[in-house]
Amino acid sequence: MRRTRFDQWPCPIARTTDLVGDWWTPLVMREAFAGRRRFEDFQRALKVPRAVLARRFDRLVDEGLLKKVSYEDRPPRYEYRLTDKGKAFWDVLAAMWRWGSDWLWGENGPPVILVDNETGLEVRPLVVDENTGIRLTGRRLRMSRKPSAASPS
Amino acid sequence: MRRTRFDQWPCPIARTTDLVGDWWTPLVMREAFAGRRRFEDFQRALKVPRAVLARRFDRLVDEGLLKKVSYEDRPPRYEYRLTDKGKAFWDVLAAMWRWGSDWLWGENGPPVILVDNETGLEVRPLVVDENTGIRLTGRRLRMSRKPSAASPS
DNA sequence: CTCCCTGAGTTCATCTATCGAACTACATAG
DNA sequence: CTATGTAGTTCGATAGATGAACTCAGGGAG
Repeated sequence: MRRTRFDQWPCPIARTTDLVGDWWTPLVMREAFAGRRRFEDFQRALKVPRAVLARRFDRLVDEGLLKKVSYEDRPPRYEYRLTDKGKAFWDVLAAMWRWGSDWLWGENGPPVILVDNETGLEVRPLVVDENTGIRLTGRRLRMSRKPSAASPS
Repeated sequence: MRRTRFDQWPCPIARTTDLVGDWWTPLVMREAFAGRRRFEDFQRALKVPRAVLARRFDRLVDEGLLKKVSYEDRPPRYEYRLTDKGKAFWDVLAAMWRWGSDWLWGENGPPVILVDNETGLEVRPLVVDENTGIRLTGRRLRMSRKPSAASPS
């Protein structure tokens, strides 16, 4: 009676759910973006159970969001760094940030904001359509089978 | 020894994680956007254990993403509809969709695309900064305490 | 009236995942 | 020899997920 896996379902949301549905995983990624690299850094920052953290690292390395990099030979020690795939995952965290900011606080919103290190300005993530630049509206969209380019009529 | 809760942490990502970290929850929301409303519709579409589905509905109603609407008096029956807060959650699913499409398939990408019902065109969700319209880059951003407007110097 | 069906759950036994705390392994510092 | 730092693993207890069966209400067929 294993927890149902979604990682082979034919839907990108389902497969991503399989990852972010692991408790702590988005927070581990958040800390990676905050510049943390070592086991103890993550553990102290989040106070996540060490056994869980070890399992999350294993999976995230396995899935290719993090890579294990040796930083010392004796004793052998490794740190965890974002891969391109991991860096791209920022968009998911940003969308979560925005929705959480907008809907999970009363009154004045959350006590924290996102700031661009270069400009010093606040950043507000927004999800748009790449082609039109227009904000998305969920109920106007539907999931559709991709027109197979491989079948000439 | 309850699973650690994140819903009171002072970070929007943490609070959102507390929701999407419940197994099945993003899929339940996906089905809601696909137009499903009734218990049995969700259950048949996802093959989610009924006990889990009931608990997810309870929580999503509780958190205000869905509302329970009576559609029949005898016997009393209810359906579940998206609230504004629930509709806004689409952005998170869209970001998950995009990342999953880009990174969780080999070769030709997933067998499904997102289509706009009005225009019939494919939609590709993208996360940008609301002010500049520019794509985000995670490691350039940092989380910062909000400058409190309430303390005049 | 009795049997069967639908819809929306609840109950149950089993198994898995997470929890906190303690423990291990390896190396260096004093 | 003991203490400290880093990266884990092990362990017993408990919360959460699973599939199947069961409940409860009303409707329709015979």
